[in-house]
Amino acid sequence: MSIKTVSRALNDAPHVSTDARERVRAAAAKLDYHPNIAAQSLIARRSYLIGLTYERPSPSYVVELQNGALARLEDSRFRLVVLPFRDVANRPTELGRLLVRAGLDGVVLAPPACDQDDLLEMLDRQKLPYARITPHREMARGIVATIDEVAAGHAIAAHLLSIGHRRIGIIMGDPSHAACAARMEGYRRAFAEAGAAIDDHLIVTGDFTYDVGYAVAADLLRRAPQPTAILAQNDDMAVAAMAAVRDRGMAVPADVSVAGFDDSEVSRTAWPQLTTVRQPVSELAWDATDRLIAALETERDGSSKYAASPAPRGDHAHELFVRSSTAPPR
Amino acid sequence: MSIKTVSRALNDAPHVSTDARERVRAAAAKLDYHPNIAAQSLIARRSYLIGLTYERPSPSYVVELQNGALARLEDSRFRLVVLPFRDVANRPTELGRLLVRAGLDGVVLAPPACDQDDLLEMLDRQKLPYARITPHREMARGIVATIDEVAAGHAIAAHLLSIGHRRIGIIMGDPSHAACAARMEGYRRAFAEAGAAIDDHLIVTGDFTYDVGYAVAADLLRRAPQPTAILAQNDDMAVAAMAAVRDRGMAVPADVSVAGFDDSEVSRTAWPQLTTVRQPVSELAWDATDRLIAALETERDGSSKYAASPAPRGDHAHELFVRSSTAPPR
DNA sequence: GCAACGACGGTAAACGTTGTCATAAGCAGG
DNA sequence: CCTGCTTATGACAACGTTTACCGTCGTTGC
Repeated sequence: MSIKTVSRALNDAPHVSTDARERVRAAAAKLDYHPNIAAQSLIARRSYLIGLTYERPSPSYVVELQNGALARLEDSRFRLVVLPFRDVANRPTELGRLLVRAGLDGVVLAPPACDQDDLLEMLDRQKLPYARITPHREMARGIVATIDEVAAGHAIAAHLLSIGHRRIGIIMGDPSHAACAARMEGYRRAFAEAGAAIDDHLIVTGDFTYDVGYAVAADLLRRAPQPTAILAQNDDMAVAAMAAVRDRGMAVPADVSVAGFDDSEVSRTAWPQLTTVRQPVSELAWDATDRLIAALETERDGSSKYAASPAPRGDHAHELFVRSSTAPPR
Repeated sequence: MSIKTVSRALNDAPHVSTDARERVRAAAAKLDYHPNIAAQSLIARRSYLIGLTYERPSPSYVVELQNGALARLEDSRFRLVVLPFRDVANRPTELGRLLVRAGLDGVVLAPPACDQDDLLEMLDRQKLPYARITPHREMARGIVATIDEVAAGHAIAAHLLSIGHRRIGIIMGDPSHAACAARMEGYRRAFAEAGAAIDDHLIVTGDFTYDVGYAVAADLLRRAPQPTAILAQNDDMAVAAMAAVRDRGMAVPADVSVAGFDDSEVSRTAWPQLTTVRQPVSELAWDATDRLIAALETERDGSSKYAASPAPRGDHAHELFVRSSTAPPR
């Protein structure tokens, strides 16, 4: 049996009888032979590596992101390389270089990297395909999986307004994430529809982390008139806000209601459980990875000239979860 | 200039003048040329990929693990591939095959994979180097980074006993993790030193997750006499226990004290903050990765015959954090 | 009996880098 | 001038696959 026949058999290529294929399979298993991936990569000009980048998000966000991507990669020959970034905003080219040097076939960009023009520019130049998760600018660029964050922000704010809150404190996320503005825009629309106005005095800025969230929430609670509800732009800061409320001797939701954003795991392990709006991070990551791989496949199948048809934009639905951290003001 | 000179220049090899090296560097930067990693891998018989495996742990544990490994890999040419497992205990060989087929240079095994004899056996056979994080069996096998979990278990139990608790409920983790028995042994010793005995009636078994932790904690609280304190084998289950206590209308720590294990992020974002014992997961992962890479380097440097000196066992210290979730019984 | 086709062997080339080898130029010290 | 060292050069093999081309054999259909 020639070496090519073996190669064909293991790669499900035609021109091999099922009998021969079986024998090859059996022999490979017995000798536990595995084709050398480096050699395959060399000839296929494919590393079979997909990168996943993110920057200092909450643990549950990272894990959901990874799980989504990994779920898609399971049973494929692609492997997932994690590449956390620090400070994408200030050194996009350095990080672009890192991505290119990692020898990836493609990369999934979570916020805020997905909105860094310089980075995208560099990836385009290097012909490194990318998929973007919940970007907020240049929505037509590359593969995009997203939710309508304006609508999601609207949903959560509308909930607080509908149960009677008007003095609502807002904890913004890291301003370098374009998502912040989108969520805020959703809040604004909900206020407008309710015939209310946002009190700029009750807006503070965090960075999506618990610690900073706690500090700015405590600051917020010292202001007069005190808000009857707090709207945080992610769950970690919302949980921090609950702690700040209680540390001032008040109760959630009796004295102050708190709502978050993301429906991350912490929203369910918090007590009381957090009212929040779900961002289907796992599905988004799955979808982004799926379309990225699809793009790689068609690219390889030669028809690269007209395969660059605009990928359908992946819109996913948000979902409001009203739990125990919100109640009407007294 | 010949191609080898370029190769030498980029790899900091000798026999190249500094002048030539500079010119090569400059040209490479201008053309943004990057050596093909697949070709390098092929000839070096090195993929420059390190795997990290874990199984369904809490998000903060995963993230700490990854951060530790990634911190070590930064500025090295190695990249991190994540390979979460499901149900290692029941299909070790299948997962071993997955590791081998991923073409890794080495793999970091977190619990419970680090204690699967069949898996280790297979990795030995395939000559795939591995580092184990907090294993509990065959401690001499492979590279090991660990803490003394018996001592850590002792520390946290001794704290509860020292402030006066005697009726202490215990929430065990997933029995397939050997760590459970070690932590339990630490508890036992602390009880013995305090002249107390563990009430087997107050032991329940979870699986390290919040949901199951909540269920068994609720079960525990229905037993009479009710425990005055709960000792959970990780922080997620401890947080679940706090929720169960409050859902029965009682307060933490006024009515029931709760202590955890790990000092994971959730212990600090919980309210009240959790008394726990720190397991330095990041450092453990850093250390494991570091020694794994060191082993790979010496292996490559030819002297593989006598380089197999027993790596020093990496023992790290635990640390007790007494926070607000524990208080003397009333 | 002949053409078409599928299965398979042989041989060689290709992927992009590094290692080996022989060799030469430039420069110092004897 | 010879010797030894450093720097650089070209030719070539090697890593382990896949692919391309060419050819043989047996089977099937007409």
